[in-house]
Amino acid sequence: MKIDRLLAITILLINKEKVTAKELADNFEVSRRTIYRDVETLNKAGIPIVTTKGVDGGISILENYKMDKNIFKVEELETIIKALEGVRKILPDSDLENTLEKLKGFNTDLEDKEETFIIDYSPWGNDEELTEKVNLIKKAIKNNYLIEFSYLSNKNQRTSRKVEPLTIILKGHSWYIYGYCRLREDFRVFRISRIRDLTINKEKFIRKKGTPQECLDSNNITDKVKLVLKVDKEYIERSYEYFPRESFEILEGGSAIIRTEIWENEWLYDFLLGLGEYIEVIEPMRIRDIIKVKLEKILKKYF
DNA sequence: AGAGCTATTGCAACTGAAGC
DNA sequence: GCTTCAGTTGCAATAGCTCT
Repeated sequence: MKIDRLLAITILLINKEKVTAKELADNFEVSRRTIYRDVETLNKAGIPIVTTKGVDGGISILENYKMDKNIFKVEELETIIKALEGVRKILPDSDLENTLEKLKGFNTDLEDKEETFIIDYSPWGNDEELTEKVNLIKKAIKNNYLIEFSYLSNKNQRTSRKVEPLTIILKGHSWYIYGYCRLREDFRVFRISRIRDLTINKEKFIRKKGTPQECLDSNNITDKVKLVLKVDKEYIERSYEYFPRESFEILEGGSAIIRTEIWENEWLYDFLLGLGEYIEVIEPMRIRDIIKVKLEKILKKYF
C-alpha cells in the first residue's frame, strides 16, 4: 500500500509541476499527515522533493532531477500502460489491474485520445489453455509450490519434469517459465506452449537464487552462424520484417542477397522452412543441406 | 491471546509567504 | 500588522499484521 503510493506520488510529481498536500491526500484517500510522512520517506530515499509554503505553495520535485533521470514522462507512462494492458490479456491479475487503474489515473491525456499504438502480447485468437497454464504457474510461484509437467524438448523428446518455478518470462513472441529443474539439477527455461499435463504439487520449496537472463542467453546454444540468403524480388518487402535493411544487397535482376548473423538451432531451420519458396539458403552449405533433408522428408509425406 | 511493530489518522500549535 | 493559505512537527489513539 505504502510502496504503491510512494511510487504513484513520484510519478505524479514528475508529470506535474506542483501539487498540494491536500490534493495528494484526496487523490490517495489518506490524510495530509500521511502525505507529509511519505514526502519525508521519499526525501530520505534520495528523491529531491521540495515544498513551498504559503499561498500558491505546494509539493514539487526538483526540475534537474526530472531532466537527469528522465523517467516516467507522460509518453513513457503511456508506453508502460500499453505494455501492462498487453500483459493483462494473457495474465489477468487483480494487483496488475489496480496498478493499471492508478497509472491511468495520472495519465489523463490518455483518456479522450484515439489509440496511437497498441501492444498486445496475447496470441492470435483466444488461447485459453495458455492463460490457464500461466495462471497455474503464477499461483505456484506465489506459494513456492513445486510444479510437475511433461515437456517436449527442441529435439522432440518428451520428459517428465519436477520444477521449482521462479519467474514467468515473455521473450520474443513466446512465454517461458524459469525455474530449478530437479531432473537436470540445474536452472532451466521452459517454453510454456511445450508444457503438457501441468499440475501443482503442494510440496513447498525454498527459492534458490538463479539468473534468468543467463539461462535465456545460454538457451541459444552453439555460436552465431553467418547466413547468406537469396530472396526473390516479390518477397523483399516482406523480408524487411525479419532482417535489418542494411543486411540487404539488391542485385541487378531485382532479387536480393541478405547477409546476417543468427543463432543456429532448430528454431532457425524451422524459421527458414517457414519462409517458403521465396528464400534460398546460399551459405553455409551445412544449413543448406539440413534444409534439403527436411524438405525431402516433407516431400515424402506428400508424394 | 498478547506483545510489538508499522501505517494511518486527527488534532493542535507552529512557521513562513503573500496579499490587503 | 492582520489575515489567509499551506507546509511542519509532535503526540496520542487506532487498526492491522506478524511473531511468540
